[in-house]
Amino acid sequence: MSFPVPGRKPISIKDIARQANVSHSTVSRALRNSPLVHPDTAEKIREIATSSGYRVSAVARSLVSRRTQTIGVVVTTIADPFNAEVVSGIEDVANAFGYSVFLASSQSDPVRELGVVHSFAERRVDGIIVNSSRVGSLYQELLSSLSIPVVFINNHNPGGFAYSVSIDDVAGARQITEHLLGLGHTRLAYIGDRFGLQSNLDRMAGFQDVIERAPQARRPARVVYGDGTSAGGAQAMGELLASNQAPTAVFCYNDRTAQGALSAIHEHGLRVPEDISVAGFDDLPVSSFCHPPLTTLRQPMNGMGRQAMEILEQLLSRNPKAPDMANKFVGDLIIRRSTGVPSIGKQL
Amino acid sequence: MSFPVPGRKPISIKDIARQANVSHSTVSRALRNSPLVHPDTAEKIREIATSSGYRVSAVARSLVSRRTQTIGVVVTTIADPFNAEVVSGIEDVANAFGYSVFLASSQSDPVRELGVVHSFAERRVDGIIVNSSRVGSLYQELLSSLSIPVVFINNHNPGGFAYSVSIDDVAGARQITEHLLGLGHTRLAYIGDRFGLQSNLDRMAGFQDVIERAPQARRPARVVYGDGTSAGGAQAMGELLASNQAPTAVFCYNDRTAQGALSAIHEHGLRVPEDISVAGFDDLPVSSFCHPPLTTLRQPMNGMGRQAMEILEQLLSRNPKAPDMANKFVGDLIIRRSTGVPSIGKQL
DNA sequence: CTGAAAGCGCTAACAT
DNA sequence: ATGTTAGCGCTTTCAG
Repeated sequence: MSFPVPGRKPISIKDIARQANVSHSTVSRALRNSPLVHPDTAEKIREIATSSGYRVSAVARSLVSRRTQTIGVVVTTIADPFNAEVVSGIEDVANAFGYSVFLASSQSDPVRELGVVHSFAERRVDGIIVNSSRVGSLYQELLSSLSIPVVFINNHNPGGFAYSVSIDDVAGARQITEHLLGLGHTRLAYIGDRFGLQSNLDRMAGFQDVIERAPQARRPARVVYGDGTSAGGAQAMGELLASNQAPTAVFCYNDRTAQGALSAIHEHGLRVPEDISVAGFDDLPVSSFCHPPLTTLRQPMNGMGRQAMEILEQLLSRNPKAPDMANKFVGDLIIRRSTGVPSIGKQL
Repeated sequence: MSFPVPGRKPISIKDIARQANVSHSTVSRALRNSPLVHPDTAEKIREIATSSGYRVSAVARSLVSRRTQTIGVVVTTIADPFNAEVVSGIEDVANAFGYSVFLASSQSDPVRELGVVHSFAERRVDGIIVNSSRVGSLYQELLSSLSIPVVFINNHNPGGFAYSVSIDDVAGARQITEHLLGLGHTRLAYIGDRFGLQSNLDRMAGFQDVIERAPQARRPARVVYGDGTSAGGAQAMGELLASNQAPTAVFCYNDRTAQGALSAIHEHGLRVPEDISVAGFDDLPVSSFCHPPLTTLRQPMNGMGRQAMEILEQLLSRNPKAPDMANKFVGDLIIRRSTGVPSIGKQL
């Protein structure tokens, strides 16, 4: 069978040099289009290189240049569509700038997260982007000791060391909550994420803050917790539904949670938004195809990934333009049909 | 500001050797726990290494070992939840085996796909996994010329060169179609993917085949095309709905398409499954939270990713156990509530 | 047990 | 315009 042998030694510039009767440095020059080599020899060399299927060794090159043209991206899990969108944005501009990206999941396990960062350090990545880390501050220290530029996405960094791009969670939650209040709801609830993420804290804070100032709102507003997935959202919604004073409007930590809530409400035989309004956060691609289409706060996920990579690229360029440390996006309120005025019957 | 300087030179075994008053080769040995070094010196060396934050340079090591402990993964886009799940499985076992993964998206652009493969080759990845390529056979040639082991996922390879893991699309489509027929439907339709993927061809073939043998089924069955996304599915479903002889059951190329179809049906004021039954293919995590929960054919996405990486690892090990070339999974029919018996009114 | 020396494939002076 | 030499940080003989 003609399967390629893994260990087969790739051809090197020396091999080409021999064939072309020149020194290996001339080959090196020719292959990088240096003007210092005679057009004819250059052509000859390139020809041999092409026909022999030569490919520079990025590893050898990196050893001398001290640059790998490589970045590391840490996510909790790529199976979360939010992270996937962000990574997609990162990858896009990384590719445009000639960087390759290492992807590693932490599975929200601090040990594993430290592990992948160490592995990135050994691989001498030029930069690191950490997305939605659930790991705390001890880790922050490690990162800053690495002397590798790091950009955080949606991750509060108490240290104030690194660069970050994030969404304004508080403002976003306010917008959603005001929208709900504006519709006439008075019994609101929040379904959070139980892992104590800063983003959850902030969204809840925005929610509570608006509730505090609304005389008509029932206080304290109910708060229950999911785990950021649809299953968690469904289960949390179940708790809300089981109480005798169920809310008429629910704001969910994210769209996945909201989808679970939607599902639980339907299973319970109630309608959205007639019986209960539901709002999410993120605006995942799938959210406009929910039933009913989900009202949510759109985060520019792709754009945030892109910006993070652009910052990194700046940091890595010969003369960095000193990007802003904290880059905060404000999301857009997307009103669809999962939120509506509370029905009279329910309200009384 | 104390931001780490990108260019700062990492410390090397030579630095440690100097501090420990030994040669750099002794340091190299000690750090890899060679028994050839005296416990005391070894301890001393490790101490210095730890306290100084030393990290081996994987690039220098790779240069001599001719192994990068790195694999490259090509996907069309990571924003497709199917790919994300697969990559998640790959990453998981890669991590367990000590490999890092490069992720690159082709955006279904052949030129870009060739580009990322070349970049993988230059980076001297030990192996490559190609997921759901939309690129044809010319590319097949490139890959086999690379002398790097390649494993394909859900990608027919006419050449028969490389290893592959895939789902049995034909059998899966048959199961879905038989389920629909068994419910009593006679007017079925298929919403395909217009990009001519082999998987689309196979699913359609399985569908058609079952229809052919069913005397009660209306023939030919309607076939319209989406693009594999929910938006495409919604649009294609719209076409079906516009005709005066709309089907009572629709089988969709994948779950994303099915979600779009669901949405279009609801927009049209019809109910699922009372008016129209809808079935998908994949069983994405979100599919059980659709309204109604989606009947579909479950692919072990994560498992397929895992298996692909396991095969690669075998191929890369010192004494490969010669894995099977073609590894075909058969999916599970997951019956939820988006399919049901056709209503009498509609049937007449 | 430890050190000296060679070499992995490339780039970058430094000569010529 | 080209060749020679050195060196990137590590592993690996080969001597002691």
